[in-house]
Amino acid sequence: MRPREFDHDEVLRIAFDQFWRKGVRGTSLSDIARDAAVQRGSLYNAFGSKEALFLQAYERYAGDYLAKLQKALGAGSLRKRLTAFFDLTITNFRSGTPPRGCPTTRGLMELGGAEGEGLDDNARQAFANLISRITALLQDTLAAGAARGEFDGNPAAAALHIVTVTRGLAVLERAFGDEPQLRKIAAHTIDLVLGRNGG
Amino acid sequence: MRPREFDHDEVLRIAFDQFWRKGVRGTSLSDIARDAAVQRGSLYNAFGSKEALFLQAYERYAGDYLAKLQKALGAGSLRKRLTAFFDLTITNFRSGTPPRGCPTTRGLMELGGAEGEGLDDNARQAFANLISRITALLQDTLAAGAARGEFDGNPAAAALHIVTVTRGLAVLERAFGDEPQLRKIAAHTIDLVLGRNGG
DNA sequence: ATCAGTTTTTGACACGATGTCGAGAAAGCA
DNA sequence: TGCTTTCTCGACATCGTGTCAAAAACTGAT
Repeated sequence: MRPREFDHDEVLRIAFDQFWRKGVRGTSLSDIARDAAVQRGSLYNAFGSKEALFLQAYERYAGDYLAKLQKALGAGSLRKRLTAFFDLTITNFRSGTPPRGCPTTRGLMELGGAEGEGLDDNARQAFANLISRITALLQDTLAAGAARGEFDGNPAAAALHIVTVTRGLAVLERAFGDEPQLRKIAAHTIDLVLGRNGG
Repeated sequence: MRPREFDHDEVLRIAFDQFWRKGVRGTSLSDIARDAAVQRGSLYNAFGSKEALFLQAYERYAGDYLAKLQKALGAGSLRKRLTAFFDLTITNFRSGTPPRGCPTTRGLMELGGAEGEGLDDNARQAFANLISRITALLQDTLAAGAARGEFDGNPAAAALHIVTVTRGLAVLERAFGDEPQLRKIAAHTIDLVLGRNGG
């Protein structure tokens, strides 16, 4: 069979960059084809449809992001880990020029709810994953370090609260673009969840 | 001069309903024209463009919503007011069949960030307005009822936190569609901000 | 080396959406 | 009744998605 003339992964990377910067609906396959130096028809042949291309590009991004997340949540005191988590989140939203915001949140609001329920599953999965990781983190802290008083709340409720705040940050980033404000909210959230003296 | 053959306000109402249900990019002017029994060209003549139509329809909605907001924030203990505020917010997200989500958040993520910075100003305005109203509410409570211990935090930071959570709720609503979960997060947020015994 | 089979590439096509334009219709006013 | 203004309506240009068929390029077997 005839071999493909372009790098599958490279195209996903280029496509996701465009989707991230301009949104899914704001990016045409012609844009991607031009940027990737590939014929538009070849994109349909290789990926199926615009939404399918976005989903594959998103999965690629999500894999990369997961590694960073592991690192952020993996070491130090609970407060340090949560701080690193919020820092990773905000830094990700503010990356690029101009800042690109949160691709998961944007994709979810752009695609979900119309007819094509495309990103719903991926976003749901990503959020659920985040929630259970943080729940586990809080549970471990609660079990292992109760004496130290790092955290004494409800792990599941607190984790849900934290993830909700990160989603709110994604929205406020688009509205205000005020990074110091986002970081203040993050710090305040950590204080609320841990208690101002906790950690 | 010849009078217009359709009800300007009625068309805005119909248009916003479609935008809310299907998103801005997911709604065509042909859809609206059909629903409103108006020629597509007349819409362009009367409103200028699709985005301009959306913005005018949004302003109309925002005016309606403001009245409900006043009512929710206007009476009772601080805890009652915040509860009413979250309740209004969530009920609004969950209105319609299927639930339509938050039009401000969705519009912001859909329009803002590409080229047309259309809803940015409106959303920014709406959020900023919300933040200052709640800040004032908390300040008043702090000043008037400090002895009762309803609230003893930083009003601005707490208000920002609360609004951030409502934006996060808008996102989680799209991802999970789990209304009880949203209400739990809201209750938990009030507890965190007021202290579990406050109010 | 040639040839059949398979997959990719490529350009043409159909369709729908946005936005513009001009001609015609209709209301109000002198 | 006739004039003017505004609206309505259909045609058009442009762009985006998605489909299809034919051509091109590689593989492997004869």
